[in-house]
Amino acid sequence: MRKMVKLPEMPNTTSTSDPQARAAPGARRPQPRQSRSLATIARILDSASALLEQVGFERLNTNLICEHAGLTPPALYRHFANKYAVMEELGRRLMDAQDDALFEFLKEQPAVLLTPAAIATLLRGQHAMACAQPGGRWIMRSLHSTPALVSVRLQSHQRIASHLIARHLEMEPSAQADDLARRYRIAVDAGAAIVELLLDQPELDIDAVTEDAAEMIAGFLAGR
Amino acid sequence: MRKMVKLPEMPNTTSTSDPQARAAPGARRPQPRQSRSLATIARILDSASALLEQVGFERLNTNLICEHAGLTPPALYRHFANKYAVMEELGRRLMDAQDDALFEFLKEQPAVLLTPAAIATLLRGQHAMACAQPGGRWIMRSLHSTPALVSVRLQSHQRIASHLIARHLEMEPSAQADDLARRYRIAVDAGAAIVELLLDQPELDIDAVTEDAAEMIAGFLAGR
DNA sequence: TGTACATCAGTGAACGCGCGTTCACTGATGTAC
DNA sequence: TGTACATCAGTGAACGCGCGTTCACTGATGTAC
Repeated sequence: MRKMVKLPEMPNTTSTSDPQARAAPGARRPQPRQSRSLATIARILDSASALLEQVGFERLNTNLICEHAGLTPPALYRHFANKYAVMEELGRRLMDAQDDALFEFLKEQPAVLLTPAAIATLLRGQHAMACAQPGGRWIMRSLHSTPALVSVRLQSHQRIASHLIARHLEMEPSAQADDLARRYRIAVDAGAAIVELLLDQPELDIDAVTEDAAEMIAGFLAGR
Repeated sequence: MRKMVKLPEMPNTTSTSDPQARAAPGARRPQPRQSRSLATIARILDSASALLEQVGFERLNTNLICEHAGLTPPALYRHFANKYAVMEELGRRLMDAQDDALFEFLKEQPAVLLTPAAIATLLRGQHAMACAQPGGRWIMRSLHSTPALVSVRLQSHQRIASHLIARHLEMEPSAQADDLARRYRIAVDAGAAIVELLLDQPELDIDAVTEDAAEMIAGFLAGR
């Protein structure tokens, strides 16, 4: 459904039958053929991001994005099926960037059990990435409530948890896989909650909170 | 601003100057004077709740709520300033109910340090309440992303944390207040994240997850 | 304890505009020969 | 290496409808005497 098709434009009239499904399928249009497209897509995403920062999620709309990007609406609809697709791409890119940074960091960790200091560094890194992205707070929030984005967030958490489990089992093959799965998933969601807490309450002491939270998670993963 | 005023209807035209503020101020209209009103308000909230369960947040709208409640739109607008006010009331009631249940439970806990079993019971209780409310998952999600509701959620977390801190200081006056504040806040947000995880991923083993998470939180609160 | 009257609660009908989306078209790119 | 032509990318202009919201009104409640 997302593959490159020879059909002229791929009529997405099929989706109108179930309006609930509107946001979900075929987020992106067929592969762009000219390099101009990539610049346009980047401009759309950057504008959406900047506008989220400026006006928040409720007031974001396609016309506003186009105006800010110096484009006309049909240009947006050439690249994105609808406005949810724009948000989805934004959410996916943030999640992917965070995941990649995390995986990169994990490569440098020798021991199977992550130290509190390592986890604190990890949490601070995730927080810094969300802060660096304009409108990051709104993107994170949308990842909780917009149907198309909820699964993006859950997939990211699951991806991280799977990675941690695989890593653990590789280093300690005797471990109980399903206990591990549950515990790492809990750790990941708790960590994500702390990052979001810091985004929502900037008056909190970032270092103190990440260190305490890291202590909580590390202690938990070190086992009973 | 929310108090009972003698002015006939309180024109909310002031809010139109700043459209961002639209959702925030004066969620509820002036106090109802007839008992009929309470029944109507309940019907509106119940309908909204049921519709969230049926069609999700994106497709919820005032006309739909009115239709389901067997009312005409002006009846809704007599009691709620706008559609966000309906969601806000729904969110506030769920948060309040969860908070009250939690406080009630805490009264029965003699020791200053909560046992893992106690925290597990607590988490299961919070989860059960959200499940019992129709559309509870959507309400919880909106509490992350709808501007008017974000503060409702944060206030609830802060309220719980404050309660726990006060309780702790009462039982152990020598404790360091600001460390306590930070640690309880982390515990509350981690706990809430676990409850939301269970709502989002119903295939998870509720008992196992709550027990593990309770172990994590209890261990953390027991200190370094 | 009944009734007149002020006030409150809900109706019928519609408005208007914001916003997602599309149509028919022009201009830009890249590629085959 | 130049040019003709197919295809791709973006424009101008508008549409239409969903949805929040309101106006002028009628019917229901409660209370003062």
